[in-house]
Amino acid sequence: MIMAKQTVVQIDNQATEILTRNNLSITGGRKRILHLFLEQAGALAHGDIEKKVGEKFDRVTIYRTLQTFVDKGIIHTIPTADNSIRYALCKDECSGGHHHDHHVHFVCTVCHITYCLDDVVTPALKFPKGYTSSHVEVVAEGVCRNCKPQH
Amino acid sequence: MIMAKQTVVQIDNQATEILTRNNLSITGGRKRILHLFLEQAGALAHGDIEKKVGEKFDRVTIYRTLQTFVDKGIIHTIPTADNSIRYALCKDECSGGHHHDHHVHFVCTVCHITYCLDDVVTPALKFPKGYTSSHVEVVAEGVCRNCKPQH
DNA sequence: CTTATTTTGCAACTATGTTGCTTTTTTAAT
DNA sequence: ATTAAAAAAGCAACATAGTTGCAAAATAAG
Repeated sequence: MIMAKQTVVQIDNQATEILTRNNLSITGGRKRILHLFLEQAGALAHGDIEKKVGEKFDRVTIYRTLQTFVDKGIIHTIPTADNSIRYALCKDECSGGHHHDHHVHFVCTVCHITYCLDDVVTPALKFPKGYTSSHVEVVAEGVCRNCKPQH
Repeated sequence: MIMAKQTVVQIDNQATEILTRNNLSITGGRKRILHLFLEQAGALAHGDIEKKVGEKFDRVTIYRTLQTFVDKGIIHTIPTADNSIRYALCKDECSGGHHHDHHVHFVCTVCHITYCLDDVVTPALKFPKGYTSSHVEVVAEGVCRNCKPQH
């Protein structure tokens, strides 16, 4: 899927639009953090965000902003086995207010970027008698498109 | 699967056997922690273990013991979205030295116990062009057998 | 039983996450 | 545009989680 890189203005408009649509005040911090998610494909951990925004914002503000975004369904969390919650933007289908994110997540072992594979749907599973599942998370580990050895 | 509850002695023998098989010194701490895993079905987070063993062992010892067990393939980690690494015993098939754990994990939203569903195999997935996956983790959320509303 | 090796405990430290309260910014109404 | 009410950000203090180096204790091997 090749698409023209968005201009800063476009990203900014998109950030504002997301905040407006979710009845959130438009603030520098929220726009800054949304920019980070809009500018790149991967998921971000709290620590990544803290590093990227530099000293500009208080740690507490970042925590609260991420929590707000999760509550509003703007971003979703991705389970990891390394004790760092990762967050990724919900795609348009999700952002109505409630989450869907029935897609698979992919962690590249080379570049350590976490991708949302929106086209890979989590498969249906048959559970043992007595277990009722309401939600299934799938995290795949491997080598991503960009880190694939060239031939 | 109904099986007779193991006696304390049996569990203790089993713990010793696991340590011996993995060339680990037999110490009180390691046996104590192995007991916790052998005595019950669910996965344990570091915090759970710290609470259960009481003041008997240093926090650092617990961290190091868990790390040792993971390295030896005695236990494996389970990804979560709530920033707490959970550990579960590897079943016999896994414990040779390298991990398999191709099974699904199940987190009960009522009792918050994490189960290894050893009989539910992680399904094969078709990834987008360029992505090569080496390992897939599946975590299901729902209501477990014990918490299921009775009829 | 003694020695070499491994493990544990301790102390100090870093990182991560939370809460209450004050100040600042944003919004919305004049 | 000004201003009052509401929301967000910053600050400080705290709580929890995880790491590292080193000394003391326990274990394994001879």
